[in-house]
Amino acid sequence: MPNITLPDGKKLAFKEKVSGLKVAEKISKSLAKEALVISVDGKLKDLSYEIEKDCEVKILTSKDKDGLDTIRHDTAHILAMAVQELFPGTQVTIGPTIENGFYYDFSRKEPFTEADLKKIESKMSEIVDRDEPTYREVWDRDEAISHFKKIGENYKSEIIKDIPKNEEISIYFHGKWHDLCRGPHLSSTGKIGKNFKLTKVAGAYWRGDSKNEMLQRIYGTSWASKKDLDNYIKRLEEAEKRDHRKLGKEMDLFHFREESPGAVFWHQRGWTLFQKLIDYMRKKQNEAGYKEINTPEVLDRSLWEKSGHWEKFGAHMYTSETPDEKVFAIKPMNCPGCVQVFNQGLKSYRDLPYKMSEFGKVHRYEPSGALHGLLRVRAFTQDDAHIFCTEDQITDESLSVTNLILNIYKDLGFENVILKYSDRPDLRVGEDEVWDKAEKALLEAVKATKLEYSINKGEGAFYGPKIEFVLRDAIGRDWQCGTLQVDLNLPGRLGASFVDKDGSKKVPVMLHRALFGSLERFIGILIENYSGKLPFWISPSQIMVIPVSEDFNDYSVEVNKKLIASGLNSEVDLKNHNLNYKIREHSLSKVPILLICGKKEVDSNSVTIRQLDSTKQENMELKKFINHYQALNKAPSL
RNA sequence: GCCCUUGUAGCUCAGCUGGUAGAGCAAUUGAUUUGUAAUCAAUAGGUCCGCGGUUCGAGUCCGUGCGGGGGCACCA
Repeated sequence: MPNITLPDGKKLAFKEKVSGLKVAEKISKSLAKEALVISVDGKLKDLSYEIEKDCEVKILTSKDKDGLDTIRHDTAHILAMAVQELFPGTQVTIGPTIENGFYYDFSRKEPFTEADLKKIESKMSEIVDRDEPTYREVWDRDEAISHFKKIGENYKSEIIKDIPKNEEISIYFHGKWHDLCRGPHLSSTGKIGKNFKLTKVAGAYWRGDSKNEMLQRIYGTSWASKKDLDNYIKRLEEAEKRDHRKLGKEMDLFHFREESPGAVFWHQRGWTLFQKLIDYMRKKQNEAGYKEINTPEVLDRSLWEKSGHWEKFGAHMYTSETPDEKVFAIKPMNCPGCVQVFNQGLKSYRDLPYKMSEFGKVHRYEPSGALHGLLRVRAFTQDDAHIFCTEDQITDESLSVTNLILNIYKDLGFENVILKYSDRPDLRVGEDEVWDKAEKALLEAVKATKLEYSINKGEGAFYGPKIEFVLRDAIGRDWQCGTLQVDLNLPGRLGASFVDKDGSKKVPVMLHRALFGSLERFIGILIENYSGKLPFWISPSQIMVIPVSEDFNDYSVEVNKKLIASGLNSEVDLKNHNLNYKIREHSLSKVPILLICGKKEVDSNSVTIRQLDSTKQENMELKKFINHYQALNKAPSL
């Protein structure tokens, strides 16, 4: 005689056990129609689940995240069903839901093609039309294993072996087709609707381990309505339009080529952007008390052996043998070089915290499959810094780093930042006592920011805990950029020390920190965030001066000269094209300000301003224009 | 690194079942001198990613290497 409590606190009493669907019907007809699954005391169950005891029940529809997830999970099943109907002999493995969709991993000798996806999609629609009932059975473990083995589903039987002994082995049937699954599922194949689409095929390792065989993964997306599906597809298209590789070409910023995969060939405009970012950060860092240094790119093998990089990261390092048979490595990190600068001369406790910044170019031999435009490269410039301090200074220094980072992100248009804090991993160096202190100090700093943060247990570096800074861009994507790591290891390994108050030598703690991480990567993120339409102050091509006709070339050249002399990035377009043509061309390459110069302007010593994405025309005296835009030619916080 | 896919003019792309390449834009030249998102015409432009093979004949088929793309693994 179950008494059921609904989310609004209302109670329903039933004389005997009752299915989820019946409960929904009792509440309202329309709810029963929309109901997908139910939650019983927080656990998801099928609508057909029989409630026997007192409990809290929530009826879930496609408006609930769990409801939508169930639609996606069902779509994954129907994908598997369709694949097995079309391609007998294909083995199924796992098919979970993911953000915005689902995937299913298959084992089959022949590859799935894009054309196959279309075929599979139609088969899936057919299965939806068949509206086959879904039901659940609980099987005996050993029977289930031998059953799946017998029908050639070896992966499934392996999965069953790994299910904890106290859990039920539930099998879901959609018509005749069945699959091992935890559930829950919708009551029939017709319920999922047809708002799905298969998006791509890809390889994926069995159990995510590169030592295992590779399966074929089919990705798909599935939604509660056609409108939601269309919106999702539109969002994908929007992201594609923002692709920094495409925009980088259109805006003439950089290119890549075969001779050096994963290394950027910066064009004039791209390099201007790069330098502007560095100039800006240099100002901010100097203000914050950093001393900028620079260390060699190529360093003897012995240093990397001492620092531990040779052993731990050797596989990712570029090395080079000189004619006299010495082995050098191109630096994959700046820290050892920086410690050597610290080691010059005696340091006193009075010198601490000692903060050194370096725009260091590092090279890392990344696996070829990892490369991705500016976002993952083999040669990049870190906005790196190392802070040598005492254990007691960790919190204050971390806090000041965090403030600097947030301040800089804000200037560049990223106000939405979350933190990820990672503490000690199993494999680590250093005394637990010191770890206790370092973790506490760092976490204190995290809390002091009052920002949203997550704790990643055991994900810290082997040499110390860390914070990572994740920023959210204009279309809601998260990017991990800055990092702050406490290092309890390297200063000792490389013999760094300072003289303390009592005259004894002590090993300092070192903080590694990067604001953007990699300037290359950050520029990629910046381009995507703004769709290439960068804020005026950071734009590498701020102004294009355009004469209305040849007669006004001289005036336009004069204007351009004055703008450049005022520190603005200006160019003049004297090509033999008409005004419309030039406006189109420079608008497409995202120049923020077009200055039109014709008779009117010459006569009044003025310019007519046309801003990117606006058809408004504003005439302004040249002097006034220069003053106005000179004032805008710096970061908001400067 | 692994799986799939892809590589033709500066760019974007066409080229059916094998018969030594084509468009638009860009470039160059000429005409036009333009007032807010593509003026007109002519010309030039290619080891069809590299290497090997099959074939009378390969951009096209096969093998292999390199690069790009989508994932997986990796990301100190």
